[in-house]
Amino acid sequence: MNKKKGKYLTTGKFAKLCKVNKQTLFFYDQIGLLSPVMKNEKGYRYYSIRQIELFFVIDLLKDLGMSLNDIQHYTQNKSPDSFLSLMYQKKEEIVKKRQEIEMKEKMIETKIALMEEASHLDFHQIKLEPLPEVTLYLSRNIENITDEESVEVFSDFINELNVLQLDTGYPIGVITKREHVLKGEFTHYSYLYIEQPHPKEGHSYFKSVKGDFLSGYHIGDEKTIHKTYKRLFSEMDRLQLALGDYVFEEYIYDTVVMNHKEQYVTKIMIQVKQQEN
Amino acid sequence: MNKKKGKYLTTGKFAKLCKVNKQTLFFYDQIGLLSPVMKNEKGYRYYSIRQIELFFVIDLLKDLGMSLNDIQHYTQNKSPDSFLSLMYQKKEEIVKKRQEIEMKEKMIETKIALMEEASHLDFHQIKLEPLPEVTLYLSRNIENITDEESVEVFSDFINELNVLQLDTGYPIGVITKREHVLKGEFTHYSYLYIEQPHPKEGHSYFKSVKGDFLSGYHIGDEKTIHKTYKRLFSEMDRLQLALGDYVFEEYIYDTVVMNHKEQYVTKIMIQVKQQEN
DNA sequence: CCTTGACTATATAGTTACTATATACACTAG
DNA sequence: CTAGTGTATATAGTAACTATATAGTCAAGG
Repeated sequence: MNKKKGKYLTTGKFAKLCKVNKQTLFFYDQIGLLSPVMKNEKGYRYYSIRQIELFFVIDLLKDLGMSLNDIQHYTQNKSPDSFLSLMYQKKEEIVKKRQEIEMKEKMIETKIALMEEASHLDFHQIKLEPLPEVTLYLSRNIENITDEESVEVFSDFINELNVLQLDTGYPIGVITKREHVLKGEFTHYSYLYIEQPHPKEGHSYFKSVKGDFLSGYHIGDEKTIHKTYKRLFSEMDRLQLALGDYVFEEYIYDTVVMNHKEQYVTKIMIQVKQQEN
Repeated sequence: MNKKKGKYLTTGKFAKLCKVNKQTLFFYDQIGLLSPVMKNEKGYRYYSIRQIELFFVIDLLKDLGMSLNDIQHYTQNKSPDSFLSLMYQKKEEIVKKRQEIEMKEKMIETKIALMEEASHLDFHQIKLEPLPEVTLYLSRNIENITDEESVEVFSDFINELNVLQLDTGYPIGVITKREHVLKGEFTHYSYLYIEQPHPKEGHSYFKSVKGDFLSGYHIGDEKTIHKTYKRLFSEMDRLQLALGDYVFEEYIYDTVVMNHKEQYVTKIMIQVKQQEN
């Protein structure tokens, strides 16, 4: 609401009020998006203080990802009704946007938690620990598929996580079944999985795991992972433990934080039970 | 987590997985942001499926407003520690971003509510209504100031709203005191204000208003607002009402939804009391 | 009255992060 | 062996600014 008639701002002052570069206002004038209410004979621009409201709306719309071109379509065709329907549309969009940002916030929190945890680990230590029940979202079975297909499964899995909003920031892990591990086929995986700390209702394919696990860390390329498996197996022997149903593998440090494969760290969790003698 | 050795994706497939244009990956390779793990003798690019994780992080950072250049500084200097501190920094930024988006969501809701309300109004009707207590955030006093200064006050007010996050989407209104109204100086305003539906603690300058108001709508430029005041005054007479302490003016339709001043609509709310006879 | 410094203007070029287009080579399926 | 799809590079175009260069305007002080 303006007081007194004839209170106008120069481009510089209006730019300061809008918190934008003066050039931006020239630009907006040029494209006819937001022109000053008057120009004097010298070409000096004068903005009415009320125009700030329109600028704010333009800025809001821009912020919500609307192109200047589309915004212009509105400003050249203003009306309470079109504004209202625009707001309804943007309301929907901003809700979606908020949800996305909330998801990303949680992802960042998860990554922080995982990295903090990792930084306190001794990767040479092998530990026997009871793991609590966690919910996993599984891919379809990937035993006995070609390389071609496995890429497809991975892609599909990523897409599912995306669509179902299940990407929690946790690493994508792999599950190997007892039978394959026994044969020494440590990389003959059966499923991909991702942990779901807050599982949503209405999804199938979830699998909960609980029990005793012997966990150790493999440093380096996947190709040499059998060595770490060997170390873990001898530790199992020492502790008189037998192999359980599943083995889980997760990346602790991967291409996101390391430059070379030799620096990657994989956590191996072997489900174990007491040896029957 | 990859299964089987040597599972690589062509640029096209990797682009599909990343949900970006193939050209974007060429571009990222060119600037050295994200290069395929190998290139064959024909120049064909092959991405490892694991690289998707790095792409996702890049995409996340980009989404949080980080420039490719800055992201590159990270990717060329990866380490668990630098990733962790990056995530801590981004966590702060995303919280801020979420709060901003929440504020904007509320603003949009308010604008929708205001527009919906306005669309059901009869602008020719004058109504006597008791108004409930509302909290207003006031500007400093603007009686007897020059045009220059008034622009400054308005700017400062806008800035305060911004800094204190008090821009609720409600219109900025003006308050006129009884004494000036009595003298016929309808545009001799005393304060700017904005309604605060959810007042925050710890701010001074708030003023609550409650009482009976005679409200009507002025259609057109501010210059002719005295005509509407006349109409309102004669209605006051008819109803045997006397002028109270304050008059409030708010824009219902302004430059945001209308193209011409003649179409603007201003709501005038005159505080009234029973005439003493 | 004149100069200085801060403002205004236009015009043009540069920036970022793509995106599209043109041209040529490679690979695969019938 | 050819058609169709894929890959590559190079170049130009795009959106929304942003910076730079040049020139005119204006108000305040000596």
